[in-house]
Amino acid sequence: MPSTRWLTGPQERAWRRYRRMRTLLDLQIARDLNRDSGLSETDYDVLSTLSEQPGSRWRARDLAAQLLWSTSRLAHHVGRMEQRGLVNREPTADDGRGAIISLTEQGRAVLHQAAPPHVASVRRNLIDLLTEEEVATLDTIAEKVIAKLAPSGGTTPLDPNAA
Amino acid sequence: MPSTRWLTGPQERAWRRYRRMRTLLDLQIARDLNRDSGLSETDYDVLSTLSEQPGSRWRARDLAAQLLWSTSRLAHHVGRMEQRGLVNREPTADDGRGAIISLTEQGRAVLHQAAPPHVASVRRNLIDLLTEEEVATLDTIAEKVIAKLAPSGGTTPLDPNAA
DNA sequence: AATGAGTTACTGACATGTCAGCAACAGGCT
DNA sequence: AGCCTGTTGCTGACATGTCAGTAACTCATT
Repeated sequence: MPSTRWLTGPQERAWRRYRRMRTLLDLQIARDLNRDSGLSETDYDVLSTLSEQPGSRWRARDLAAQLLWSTSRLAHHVGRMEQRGLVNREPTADDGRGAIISLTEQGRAVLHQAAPPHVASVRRNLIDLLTEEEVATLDTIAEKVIAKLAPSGGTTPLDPNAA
Repeated sequence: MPSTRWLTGPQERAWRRYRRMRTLLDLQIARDLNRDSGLSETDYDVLSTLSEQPGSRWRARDLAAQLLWSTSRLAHHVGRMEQRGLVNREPTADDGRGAIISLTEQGRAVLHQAAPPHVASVRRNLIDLLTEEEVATLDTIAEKVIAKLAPSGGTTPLDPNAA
């Protein structure tokens, strides 16, 4: 066993700062979103992902995969959002196991009302603080990490029940 | 009301990738840590923060502030860690309200055993994927965001019960 | 058609976070 | 001493995530 390669000073500083940024940024954006629209970040993710598909209709399985959620998490969360009238659930026509999640009219309206202040919050708390180069580097960094970790890369099942 | 300044293509891509990186990176590092040491990231944060203070003794209030946690969250989590024998709780001598959190021998041992594989995981999943410049830019980005959002900056109480 | 392995979604039990409320205390003031 | 305001930490109720288990279904093969 080789001796541990500890982080160098700059590496340790970057790692700590990254973690602190994550905590503060998530919190602030979630608070802004909730204050402006009464939505959680997860609610917003569901609504905006749904709206990106023609007809705003997704097979539950695909929606879970897109969100990097387990199907269990999706079932719980969609159940709550259905109670609030934001989304709709119905069985699939062709596959008896399936479920189709779709936006309700109200869900669409809430999303349209939520988007502008949410984008403003993302700008205010992150994007507009950075130079163009910094945004590009952030993208590069994230791309590298995702390339290593993305489920398409193989051995990282997000769903405990998945094959 | 001015029309919404939507994100540009590169900005939107960076924001989405950042969010996906966050999800995947957190998950992977948390899984590695749990597999290697039976700790959660929050457990590790508590233990490592405690160990950074001479005597590994912290006033609860200060520990919560350092971790950016509410005092309520700290009370719950420390209660659980106390049950597991990782930390110790005792009243303060001078201030009858206070509580002192300290590392137990076992807590110190668990931390020392957990640190090397955790650092390796951080390297494997983030640091070693990046160039030196990218690490430096990540640090700069995080620094800017923190400067804007840090509680020291004023109006962001993390504890709902704080003044 | 019948079997059996894999897929899909839901559910219940549990872990962990949030907030509101509370009890005990500190410290300045009268 | 007595009072008042603010601080500190704990608790209970609740929201949201995890995992294991299950029911219903699909599809290839027999």
